[in-house]
Amino acid sequence: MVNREIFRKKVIITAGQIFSRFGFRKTTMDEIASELKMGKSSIYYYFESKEKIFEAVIRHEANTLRNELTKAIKEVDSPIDKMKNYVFVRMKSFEKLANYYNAIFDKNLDHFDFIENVRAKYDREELAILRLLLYHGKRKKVFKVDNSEYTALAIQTTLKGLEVPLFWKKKEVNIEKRLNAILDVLFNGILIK
Amino acid sequence: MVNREIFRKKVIITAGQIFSRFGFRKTTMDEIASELKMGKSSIYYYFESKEKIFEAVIRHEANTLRNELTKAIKEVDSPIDKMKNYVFVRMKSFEKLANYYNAIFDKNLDHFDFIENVRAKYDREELAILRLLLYHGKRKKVFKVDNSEYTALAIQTTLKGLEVPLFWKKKEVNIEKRLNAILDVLFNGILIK
DNA sequence: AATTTTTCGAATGGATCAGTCGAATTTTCA
DNA sequence: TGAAAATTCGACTGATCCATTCGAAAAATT
Repeated sequence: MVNREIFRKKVIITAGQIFSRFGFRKTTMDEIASELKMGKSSIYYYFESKEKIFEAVIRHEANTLRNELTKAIKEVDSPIDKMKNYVFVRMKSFEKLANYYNAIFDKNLDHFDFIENVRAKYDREELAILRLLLYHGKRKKVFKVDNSEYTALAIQTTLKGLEVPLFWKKKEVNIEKRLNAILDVLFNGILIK
Repeated sequence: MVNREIFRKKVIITAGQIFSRFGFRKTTMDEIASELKMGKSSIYYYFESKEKIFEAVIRHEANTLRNELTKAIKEVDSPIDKMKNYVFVRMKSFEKLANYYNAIFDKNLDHFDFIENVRAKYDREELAILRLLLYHGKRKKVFKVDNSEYTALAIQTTLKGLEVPLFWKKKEVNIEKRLNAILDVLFNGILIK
């Protein structure tokens, strides 16, 4: 049937949201099922196991990001090139990550801690790139930013949306500075000229 | 001993971070312990139960927010009054929440689903306030915003930092619009004049 | 109405996890 | 110093949770 694929995709999307929020271990089949408004036994009609769902989710995510990458490349022509370029780098960097994943799937699948580490490392890298971008933009008088560290954090959270950067767990977050960074950006913008 | 209180506070802070990320049920004592770099049995020397820790965390959080509220009130005098005023409302609204919590603690403590509902409701309310603020600011030509819905979302995520708004689980997030909202704000600011 | 596809409720067995206990270790202070 | 008090911890347990199975009901297709 053709519906089968549609349903599988629905599961992948839904499960993906929950996995990305709680990780593999903390996500239960019941949660996925109830989000899909069905009994959990039904899911097993489409997927062999929880791990197989996870695998599908990662593959789907990797593909999505690859697509966004190529799309972003084609669009580097607006006056906000600089920022779009960041998106480019972001996606590029994620490609490497996707390869990690594939490598894992080709072997045995019991490395979720490892995956978490890779993701945390990726998040940290991403933040560094953003901060660097802002810092250089500031020196070259393209951007005006007060605190690039916190502005970078603000952008990263917002970009990621639901998916909170993993390594933030370790990071001490100063809400005062965070708020100031947002206010600054909100009311002044950061592009000069 | 005086160290006892210091240690209890350390537990409250650490546990608070994990609880706010994963909720009560999904947080394990082992996680809290390993984050504190100690065996979990040791924690029971300071706290009677997991629920008692949670209770302490909520009380602590409520107090912190109350303090931030009074602090914010005193600071309503900068040219960015409007935004600070939002912070006021935010805190005010959280006070109500804190009362809910207290009410729950005075009765039997097995209502975590209820708590989740209250928090989700609060998050939704908060977003509504923000959106309204932006919308009226736009009409009165105080702000220039393209998409107040998404700008509001952007601000909310960033403000909350680690703590992702609960009801977002239900919300479909369009990364394109989200990105545009940020870029718009970043490069143009939203305050007119 | 027979067959195939899809859903679901109930059951299970293994894993997980809050909390206990007694012993080991460290700290206090005489 | 060394006895008493404070603190940590490893090993255990019983209850709960959770992925997965199975067979039967329900829906869809022929």
